[in-house]
Amino acid sequence: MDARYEPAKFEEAMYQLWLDQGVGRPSPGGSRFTLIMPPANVTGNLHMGHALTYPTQDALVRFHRLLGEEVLYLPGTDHAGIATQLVVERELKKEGLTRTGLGRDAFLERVWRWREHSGGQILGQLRRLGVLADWDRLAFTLDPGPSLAVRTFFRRAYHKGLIYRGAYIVNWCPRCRTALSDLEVVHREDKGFLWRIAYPLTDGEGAVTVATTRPETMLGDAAVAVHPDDARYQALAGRTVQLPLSDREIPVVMDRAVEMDFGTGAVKVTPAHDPGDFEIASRHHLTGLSVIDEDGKMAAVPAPYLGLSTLEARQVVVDQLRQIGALVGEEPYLHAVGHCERCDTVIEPRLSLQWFLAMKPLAELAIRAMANGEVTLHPERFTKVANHWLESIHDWCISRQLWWGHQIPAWHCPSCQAVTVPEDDQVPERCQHCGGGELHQDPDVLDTWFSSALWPFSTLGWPAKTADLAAYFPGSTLVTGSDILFFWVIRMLVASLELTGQVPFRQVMLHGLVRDSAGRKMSKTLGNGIDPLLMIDRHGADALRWSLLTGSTLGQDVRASEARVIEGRNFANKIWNAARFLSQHQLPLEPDPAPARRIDLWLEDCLAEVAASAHDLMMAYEMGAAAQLIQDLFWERLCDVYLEVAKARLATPEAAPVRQLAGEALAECLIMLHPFVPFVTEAVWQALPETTGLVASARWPAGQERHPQARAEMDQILALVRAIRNLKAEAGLAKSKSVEVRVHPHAGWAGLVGEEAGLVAHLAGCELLLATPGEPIWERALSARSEVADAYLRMGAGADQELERLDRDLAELAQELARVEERVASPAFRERAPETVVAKEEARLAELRSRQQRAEERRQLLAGPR
RNA sequence: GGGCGAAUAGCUCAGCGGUAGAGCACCUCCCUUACAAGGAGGGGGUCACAGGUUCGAGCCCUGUUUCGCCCA
Repeated sequence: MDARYEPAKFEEAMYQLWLDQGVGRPSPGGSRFTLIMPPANVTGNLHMGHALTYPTQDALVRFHRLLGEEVLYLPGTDHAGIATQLVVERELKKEGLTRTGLGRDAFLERVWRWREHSGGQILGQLRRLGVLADWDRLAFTLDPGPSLAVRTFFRRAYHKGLIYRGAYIVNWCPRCRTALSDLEVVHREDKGFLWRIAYPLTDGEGAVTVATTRPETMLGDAAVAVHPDDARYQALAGRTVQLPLSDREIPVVMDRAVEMDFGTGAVKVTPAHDPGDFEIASRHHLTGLSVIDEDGKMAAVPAPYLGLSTLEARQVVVDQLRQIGALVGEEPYLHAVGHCERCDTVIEPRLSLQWFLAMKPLAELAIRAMANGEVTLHPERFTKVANHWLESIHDWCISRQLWWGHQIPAWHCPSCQAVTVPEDDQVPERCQHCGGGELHQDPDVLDTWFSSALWPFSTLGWPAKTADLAAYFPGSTLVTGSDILFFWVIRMLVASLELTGQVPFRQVMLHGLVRDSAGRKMSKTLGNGIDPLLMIDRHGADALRWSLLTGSTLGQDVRASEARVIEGRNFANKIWNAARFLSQHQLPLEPDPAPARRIDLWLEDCLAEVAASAHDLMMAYEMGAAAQLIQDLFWERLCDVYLEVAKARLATPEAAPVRQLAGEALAECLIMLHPFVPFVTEAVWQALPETTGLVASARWPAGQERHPQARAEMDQILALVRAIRNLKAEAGLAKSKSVEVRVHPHAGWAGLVGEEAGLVAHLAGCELLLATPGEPIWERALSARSEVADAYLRMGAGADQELERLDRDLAELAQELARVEERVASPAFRERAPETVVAKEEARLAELRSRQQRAEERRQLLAGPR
């Protein structure tokens, strides 16, 4: 083995080894564990978010493989409607072509060709992260199976009345030229103005002043609305106003949706361009004019405004209002403006004909499933977030004015205008309503998330009753970021409950976001992103994985930095070198080597304890805590204690059993670390002579060999070692310099200290002199105490250093004693605290007192009475 | 306007009723035959603030402040 850990030398080979051995495929065994991979966007490129979510899944999956379960980790990609269409349109533009110029079929052919060549490169990048899924089952949202599932869902929901088509206000992105769902709109506070405009009453008696942030839409006004309880406007009931800049006369309506304390308490009502106004207008049977087209330009308006953008029109309208004296106020105003999640264009609420999925009845299914515990979220607090959203849910606009995606399986009849949605998966020949034969399929496609919602079962063959579906559905756990709880998790939940009657998975593990070292969201514009592939090149995939998987607790955001990745690399290097040490001390294996020294039992106990605790933490999705336990076991106890001691023992007749236990302990650590750092653990496993097969297909340690007494005694001995090392450091002696240290065991501990004297001497780097009972202590010496013994180191000159040390010790003791004495003396404490706690405090008090007494005696010996 | 999260060592984060923890950074010492990407030792915290519950409170309750997110 090389002296240095160089991941680039073995990562690819290790991954190939797993593929060759079929580790990623489910191998029939005990219970089943199914995890469906969130489909990766085919246009995507690996970013730190991926580097958190996929390795988190992979670690969980690897852990379950180590438990001997039949694990299915099913990978996939999604077609990412808008994103992919934009990418290909951009390519076409370079060639001077346009989507509409090409026509739908030729365009789609281009997109498929693009996908074959450049799409899905993210899958190769996931492999570099060590993500090991069942690649033979790789699914794509536009594959025949998932596509049939989408059409089936659409048809069933349509015929059940859950899917309907209608003209409603939707979020329209003028740049993407499509409708979006509420979730795809991000609201941001933008600087604007609040304008006050006088609308004169038609009967000539004054005017109503309305407040608005969007004066340009007044060209489409249908009414002015005030709150029915607003004392200021009681006289307006039933009257009409003259719409400025227009010859139209519009009514004043009373509606409870109006906020009395917004602006003047009177608002203009523009039903075609504001969702709230749309509601008001429909309650009062008013129809509005649509004045903004699909490009976000003014349309169906008089000449001065026609064709202007909304912003340009706003300026013109305000200027004209000012000229005619209708503008009575203008003040800066902060208001929430919707932006397209994908391209950041300002969203135009627009009345248009779209398809919707009724969510209320579906939401109830999800609420019930969570209440019943059929599905649980981790951390649990997200249940509240999910419920809150489900309780105030709106219908989902599922149609998109795109070509790339699942075209809606509905056909329009030009003769009777009716819609035909066949019951089966056939292209209808005749209109179901008038029998007309000239049908046109709806040109729109479905929201990409509509197909993602079916992913847990469409990938397994649903609606067909396949063997996979029977075996692997419902899934075990879903792992994803908390940011797509609404987008995806809940939608899968409702779709699954509606279509299969079952939850899609039992548990959901939600992690946070990856942020930069200053806690900011990583973004291209800020330029604060870290390229995960660069981190892998520099420090290895394991280092990156370790830094993200152990960086925080579940559900909290993770701050990423190269420094953290380097910590991971250092850890991987430590693993590498521990293995290198053992590989340099190869010994023939013996049939029954069991070494039985205290330190051997101690190590076995540590291993057993950590195997059990880390297992439980992993099951509770506390990966960071599990990793920390295992790291501490490996580094602090196996490397810094056991292997250090082994260096001496390997030169004795004990060598064989010591070497064997060290090897077993390292192997167990490798297994437990494997989910986090799969590459280095596998490479090391392959390099060690005693391990066979793959660590990826090994079994989690059983953890049954507990030795509580040896464990406790050894921990006491190690405390003594630390005391002596501290003594040497204070005396300014290098760790490597061997000096005489005399140890006086405390009552009852002489046997233990005597037995472990050699070990203490080796670990502490000293020549250990064991004092006999009653033997006087060295006067001119530095002292250190531990539970089992006091240790003394001869001083060159003066007792000052030791006195200083004793005084410091005594001051601390006095403080501590005061606290404990007060507590133990308190009747309330004795009465109310549990007996065990009282006993513990009393024992502590006794110990502190004896320590104090010894220190005082020692002080007097050195300095005479105070 | 509602809701959620965070506030603990210089930094990043654990801990969530019974003696304040880790990693990094810092200081001292050591190139000891696996590892200087290492080893040994050390300093450093009125656990945001104010009340309350409790024998006992980073931990539970109630407010307040600051930051971040979600929904409307």
